[in-house]
Amino acid sequence: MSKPSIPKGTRDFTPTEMVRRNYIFDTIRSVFTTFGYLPIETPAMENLSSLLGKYGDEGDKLLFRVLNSGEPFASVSGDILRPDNSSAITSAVCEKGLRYDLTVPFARFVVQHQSELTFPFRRYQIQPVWRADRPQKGRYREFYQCDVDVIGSRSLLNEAELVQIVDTVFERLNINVLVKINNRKVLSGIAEVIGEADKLVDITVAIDKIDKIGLDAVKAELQERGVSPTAISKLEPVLTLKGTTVEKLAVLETWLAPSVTGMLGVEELRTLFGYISTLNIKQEVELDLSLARGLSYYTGAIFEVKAKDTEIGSITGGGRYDDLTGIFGLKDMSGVGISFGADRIYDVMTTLNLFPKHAAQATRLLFANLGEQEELRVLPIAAKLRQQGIAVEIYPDRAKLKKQFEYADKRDIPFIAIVGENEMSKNTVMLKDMRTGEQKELSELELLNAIS
RNA sequence: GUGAUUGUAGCUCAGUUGGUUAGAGCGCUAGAUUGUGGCUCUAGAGGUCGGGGGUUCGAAUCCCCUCUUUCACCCCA
Repeated sequence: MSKPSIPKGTRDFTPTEMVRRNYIFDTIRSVFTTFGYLPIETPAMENLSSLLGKYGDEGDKLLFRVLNSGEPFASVSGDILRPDNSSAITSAVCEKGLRYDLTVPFARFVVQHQSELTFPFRRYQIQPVWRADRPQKGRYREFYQCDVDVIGSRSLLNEAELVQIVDTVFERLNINVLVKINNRKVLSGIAEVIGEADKLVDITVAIDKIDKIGLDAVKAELQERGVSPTAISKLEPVLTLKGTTVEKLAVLETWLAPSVTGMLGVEELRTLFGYISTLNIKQEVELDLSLARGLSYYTGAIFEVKAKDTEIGSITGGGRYDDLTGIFGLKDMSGVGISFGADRIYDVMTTLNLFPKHAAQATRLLFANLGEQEELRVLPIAAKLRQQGIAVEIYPDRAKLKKQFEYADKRDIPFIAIVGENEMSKNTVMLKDMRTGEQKELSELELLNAIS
């Protein structure tokens, strides 16, 4: 087929979709603003050296690489150019890549602009990111993230604030969510206590799936990943830990006593949940010890938010990272942040039918076009209405009225105004309400009142 | 990256064991209605059946390759 197309995993957005997407972005942005966060933007492309190694081996594979401009192959020696040598070739001819998330570019930004920034630095950033993943349900190759981060503060008040932001955003969007919280230090502690500290990543990846595949499958996977049977049986009581957050923390406190890191994590969680209890949070918030999250840079609290009334996966996630800027040369800069996945939020709202009905409606009044004289008469009236803040269009062509009415109908424009010979001679406007079909002849002044 | 799956008119889809000119509904255009939409009626336009190659007297239909869609795994928003 020779029809035009767009790359796999990317999408066009129609006006109807954009109005809805903007509704989501505007809601999120306005909440960020009330907490004092300020906007920044970073380029779509980063140097690959800033990106590689930050997201694990899997992440590196998912980076879109940008071919060097000019003569990218000119300086590549012939013996590198073998089919089995693609990684050496790409590193020789690509020095830029598309951003994979907003957190790493933010870390780079903070390091580069440290002298101009006031810490603790609070910023938000709403921009697209790209991942060369195979697209599937709720997964795109180009999608927007809405990030809020504070950097330069270790206070757990920041974590509490993020929970508050999540709560407010989803309350305004009318989505019921479950906010899951865990702590990487607790996970490290668990790995330590069961004697598998070096298997931390394997353990977290496996137990993260417990909701999906069940306890037995997780145990099998742990064994496959080389965790000893005694460690697995030691781990089991933690995986099946039930009760309130306070009860879970109490059990963990004794269980994790041998691990300094683990105890630190428990203490952090206790403080955080203490803050949360004072905040009148409306959404459900729970301590979920199986929550792990793949991104390797998290070191403290981790968050994940799921919509309760549909299965779309995680729609928001984040956590604390103690040393993200370290790789870029700035030590001791702890930060916390979360990222709202606007595209998945859109999908949730679509499946649950949560968008306001007439969000797409914009133009309020259409002036029909009946001819040259009429155009001249209508132009200043339209200008005055626009000055009053009313969205007005003039039909640009002298088409048949039938066609102009059909246009108004399809665009869902509630009023149409007709100025022809009759109206011109009487200095009036014929106004028709497209919903009721009623039609009235009005003066210019009456017109403004009738439609506003 | 692994394993499946989809592709026929603008859209949603029919198309019988390979057999003449590939159909429907909706939408679109024009008219019935030369200053009036939503309803109705009439007429019309629109497809090298995703692309390439092959088998066959003959392919939308069978085979191969490729692209695309959707889904699961991996991973994640």
